[in-house]
Amino acid sequence: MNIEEMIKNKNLRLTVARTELLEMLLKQSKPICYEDIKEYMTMDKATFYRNISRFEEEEIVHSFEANDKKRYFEIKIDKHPHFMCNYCHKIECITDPHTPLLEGYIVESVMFKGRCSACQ
Amino acid sequence: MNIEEMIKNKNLRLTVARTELLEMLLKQSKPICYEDIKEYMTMDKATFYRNISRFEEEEIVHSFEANDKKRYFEIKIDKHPHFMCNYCHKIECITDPHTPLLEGYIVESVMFKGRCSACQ
DNA sequence: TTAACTAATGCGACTAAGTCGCATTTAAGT
DNA sequence: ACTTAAATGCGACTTAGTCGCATTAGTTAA
Ligand SMILES: [Mn+2]
Ligand SMILES: [Mn+2]
Ligand SMILES: [Zn+2]
Ligand SMILES: [Zn+2]
Repeated sequence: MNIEEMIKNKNLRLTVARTELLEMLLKQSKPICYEDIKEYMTMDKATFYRNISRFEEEEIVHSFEANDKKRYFEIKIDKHPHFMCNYCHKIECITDPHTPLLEGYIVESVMFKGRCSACQ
Repeated sequence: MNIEEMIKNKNLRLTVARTELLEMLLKQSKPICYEDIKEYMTMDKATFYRNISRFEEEEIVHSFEANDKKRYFEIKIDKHPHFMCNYCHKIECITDPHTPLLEGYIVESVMFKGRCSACQ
């Protein structure tokens, strides 16, 4: 599926800002925050946050708060857990296919925090 | 262990603010944020945050960011995962004894997010 | 094509969680 | 009691994220 389809399938208008934002997100190999990309983006901060929130509502994007109090975003293609190091604050995607389950709940995301292998 | 011991064992000075803060935290059955308790506390906001950070360093307290962008704190007595509902934003402690593991990492906390039983 | 409608954008102002510097107070050792 | 360093209160500050509003641009139908 291309970017135009991703946007139009959700009945959203195809704008320069949305195209640019999805292109950016598709390039990443791990979650990013606004600060990480603001220099490379032409759109305004408010436009970024409005669009990324809209994408989350439409379930194109997933986000979470990190230890640095910033919100990190990534394209929601394959659902997978994340690991955040409490010492170096690195964020990693856990690609192991087994997402832990929890009885009585519908789990949409899992975040592990702790000490990464580099920080042992 | 009483509150005085908890504080003195970490070589911290026993102050009114710290005693009040630990008493408050021990009463809770789930994590709380500053807003939840500010009306019941006499200490200043800065004192609250300085002490709670200090308690975290000393591993008396554990915290995490919730969906509402506030930091939630709880006494770190028994380590257990948490569940946060993406719809009603309720936070629950998972008392099931099995904390999921992750190979190659030292996991210090686990947060599940999703849809709680009340929000089905 | 063009016109009309409405959603999306940029901008500046604003909000609020959390932090910081500093003068004052207080805990703890002697 | 006296001394010293740590803790506190207060006000100012920082900054991620939000909001209102005037302007612009995407979409649809004539
Ligand atoms: Mn990921
Ligand atoms: Mn808990
Ligand atoms: Zn690390
Ligand atoms: Zn719920």
